[in-house]
Amino acid sequence: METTAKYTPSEIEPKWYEYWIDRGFFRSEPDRREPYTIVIPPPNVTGVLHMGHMLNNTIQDVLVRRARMKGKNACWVPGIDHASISTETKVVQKLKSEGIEKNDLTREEFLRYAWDWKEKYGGIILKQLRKLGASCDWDRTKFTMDPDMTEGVIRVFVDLHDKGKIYRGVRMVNWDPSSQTALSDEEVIYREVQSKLYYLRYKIEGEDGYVIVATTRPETILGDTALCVNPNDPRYAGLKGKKVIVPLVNRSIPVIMDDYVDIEFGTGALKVTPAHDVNDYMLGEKYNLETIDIFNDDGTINGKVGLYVGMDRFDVRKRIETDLRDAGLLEKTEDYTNKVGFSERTNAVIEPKLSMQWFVRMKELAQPALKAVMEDDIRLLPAKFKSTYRYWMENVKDWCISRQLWWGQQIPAYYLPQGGYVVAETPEQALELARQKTGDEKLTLSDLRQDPDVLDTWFSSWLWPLSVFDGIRNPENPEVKYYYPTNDLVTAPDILFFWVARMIVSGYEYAGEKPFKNVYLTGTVRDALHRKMSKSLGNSPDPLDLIAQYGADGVRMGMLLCSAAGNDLMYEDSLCEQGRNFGNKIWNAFRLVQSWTPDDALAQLETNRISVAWFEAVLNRTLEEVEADFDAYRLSEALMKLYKLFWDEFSGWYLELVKPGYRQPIDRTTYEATLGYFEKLLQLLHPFMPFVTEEIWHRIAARKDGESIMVSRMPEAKPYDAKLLEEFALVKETISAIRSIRKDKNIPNRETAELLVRPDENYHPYYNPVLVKMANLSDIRTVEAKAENAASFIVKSTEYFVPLGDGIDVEAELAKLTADLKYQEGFLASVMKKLGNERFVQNAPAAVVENEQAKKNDSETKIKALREQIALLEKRK
RNA sequence: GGGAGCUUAGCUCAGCUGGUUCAGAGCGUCUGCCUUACAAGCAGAGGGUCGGGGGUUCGAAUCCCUCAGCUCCCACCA
Repeated sequence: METTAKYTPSEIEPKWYEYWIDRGFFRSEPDRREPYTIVIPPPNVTGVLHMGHMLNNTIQDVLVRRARMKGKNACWVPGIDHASISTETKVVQKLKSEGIEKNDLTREEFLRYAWDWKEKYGGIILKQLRKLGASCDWDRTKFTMDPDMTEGVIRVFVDLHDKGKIYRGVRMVNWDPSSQTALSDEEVIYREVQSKLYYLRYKIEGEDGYVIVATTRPETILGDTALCVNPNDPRYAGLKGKKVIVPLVNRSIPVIMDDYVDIEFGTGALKVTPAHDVNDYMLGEKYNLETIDIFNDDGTINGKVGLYVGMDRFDVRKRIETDLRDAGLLEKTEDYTNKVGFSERTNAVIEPKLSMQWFVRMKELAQPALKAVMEDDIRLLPAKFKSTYRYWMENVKDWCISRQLWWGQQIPAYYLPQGGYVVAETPEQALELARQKTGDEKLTLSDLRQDPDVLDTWFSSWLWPLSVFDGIRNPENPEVKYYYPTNDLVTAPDILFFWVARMIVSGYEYAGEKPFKNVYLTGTVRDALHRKMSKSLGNSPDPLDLIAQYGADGVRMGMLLCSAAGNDLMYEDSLCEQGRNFGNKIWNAFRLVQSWTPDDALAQLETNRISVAWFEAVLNRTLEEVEADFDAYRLSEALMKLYKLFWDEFSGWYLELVKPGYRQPIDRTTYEATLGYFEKLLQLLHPFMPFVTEEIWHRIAARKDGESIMVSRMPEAKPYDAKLLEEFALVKETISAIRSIRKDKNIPNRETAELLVRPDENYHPYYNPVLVKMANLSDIRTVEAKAENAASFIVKSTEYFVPLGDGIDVEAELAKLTADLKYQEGFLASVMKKLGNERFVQNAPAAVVENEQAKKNDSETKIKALREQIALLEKRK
């Protein structure tokens, strides 16, 4: 790349990624160094990179690259999740578009298609992450359905089953009629929906009257097996022991009384459909009601009742409204907002359904996981998630882990011809067990029928931090002993319970140890209007386009600049622009330094000596602060500090001060110091902006092959001269004041300003060399007369004058100074009042009182200086 | 219905155990500059009664109470 004024990321980024890969810098093997481990939250095999991934993986990469540069053996394990339900859904859709129905295929045929699909389209996202610069150890890439991973999952299932932690039973589960599988509670999203409340007439048997019942789901009357009222409801006292007739169905059902029913809601009468509502199911259990399941698995009506057979549930709802009205059984309808559960994956409306499923008993398993987080053995960042976590873990319910799908790990339960089942890791072991159990030695493999269901995707990913190091099958292997527990987990809070909590549970159960030390929870990436980025809104930029436009460095930097842990990120392109501009700034600073010619014969100017010493101090102070920010996971803060260090302190002040005149040489000492600082700045910035820093790292000095910045040693904070920093702040203030006057008085940039000073105790001798960079400085005592026609200002207590010939407006200057004086006197008065307050002097810490004292002294000297200046001007008037 | 959190400049946010700077940053805005590193830049400026009210304290953006608004999580009101 030419050293033009515009830095072009696309010309250099691919080159360096290849360089890092070729030299194996991302690889990690256990050695004697301290490990630093992150396992990636495995994206869905079906996924493509979105803004959430960008943020999440940038954070991980920053942490990993920094750890690596701090001498740790950094290992970032990448991988993908088989995503049982969403992948199966996609494959089914694709086959459908080719005219193939899933139902016409055998399990084996379908899985062949699914694996083909996975090979062809799966894991695009990992390739995309390379564009971002992610320093994953790609040789370790794992897939949750790799043979060893599956083996581990099956082993865990068998083990939990043998320990009595897994059981099989009929329960009311969340049924997704679209993918025709059960879901866990966590996979159901509740949303408010505008619907109707239907008031139906249930005729009282043997009487003329009706009971009016309000329901949102009139179609479920087909499954009604009771009507329930509150025993304390006087309106319905007469119904006791009576029966009512279900509208249209004409079934006679008993009236039961239970105080579960809310007297206030609707008409205070509840229809009970035990097969299709969780509460009704409980009532059914309690009163021994009949259960009539009226739906097929796909949400159409089955033949049990003989009405609406084969129709979809939502069509029935419309149809039954008409039929009820025609039959005079619909009292009225009302608009009503209620919450409806949707499948997280397929967005189908969830149907509560009674079915036989497998469950993990969570209560006991969750105990160590709860304790670990509450005692901060595992830190959640930000900590506010602790209370949510606690609530969830204390009220954890059994986990439904069976899915009526094919893509995933098949449940290793084998049913016997005689009834009953055995659970084993392999069919052979199952056969052995079956023979023992039945005493039937003639049983063969073909007599056993394996449970057709597969396991919930999360039943494999909850083992992720262990299983990627083969820690389930070989708990004592050197890899898992070295890398586990991992250090940081970076993920989104919406999978805190799906995934994070369960990983902690399995970690304690299978390694007796936490899976990670810190959980960094990112926020949601939103657009400028605070809307979640989503495909349907079309408000999400394509991350790869952004990288093409701004460079990976620019996008990384932009995303990280304003995203504290747990805070949502309101994305705007201007963030990336800022990132890109910063890359450009670094590039141009390099161009400047590169143009310099060091001269060994040249003595170091005093300005340069001071500037070098000053920057050394600024650098080390920032280093210390950045270190603290990283310890507290305040990544954005750390980046902002480095940004300002490079842009303001280094480029704006330091380089401007030491920069030699056009085509002039620079002394060797300053030159070397400058290059040294530049290198350190690049190193500090490298975790955030890996590409541009690597490029300049190689341009700024001759490097041997493999001397990459990413494996260089991160600079460490050293003690610094705080006094020098304080004094230099006054220099800066002085220079700013001069600039301000120049602008005010239209003094051209080319002209060197003339500056007079009245030195006092706050004036430091080394000001002179620095100030003469900006102005032609002289001591006022030698040229007093000039000060009469000058704009003046005061820094701390030192008076300065910029002579302006006759051009000065005495009245205006006088007014300004008088205003300053007035303010200063008021300020002094307030300080005096404080100091005069006995309770303050007694109660406040000594340092605070001393500080007030110092403020008083400063204020007094400043007032003195102001009075002098005013007197000077008065004389002129 | 329960719980958690948020409310500081036009926007996005810092402000970590109450105490130096009449409240900070970045971006944006305004003004002047194409000054041989950088107009993706430089220099300068404006902008806030820290959501309202009350309390504790010598001292509150910071702690407590209360009201209002927003967000998220959890929960079986048909």
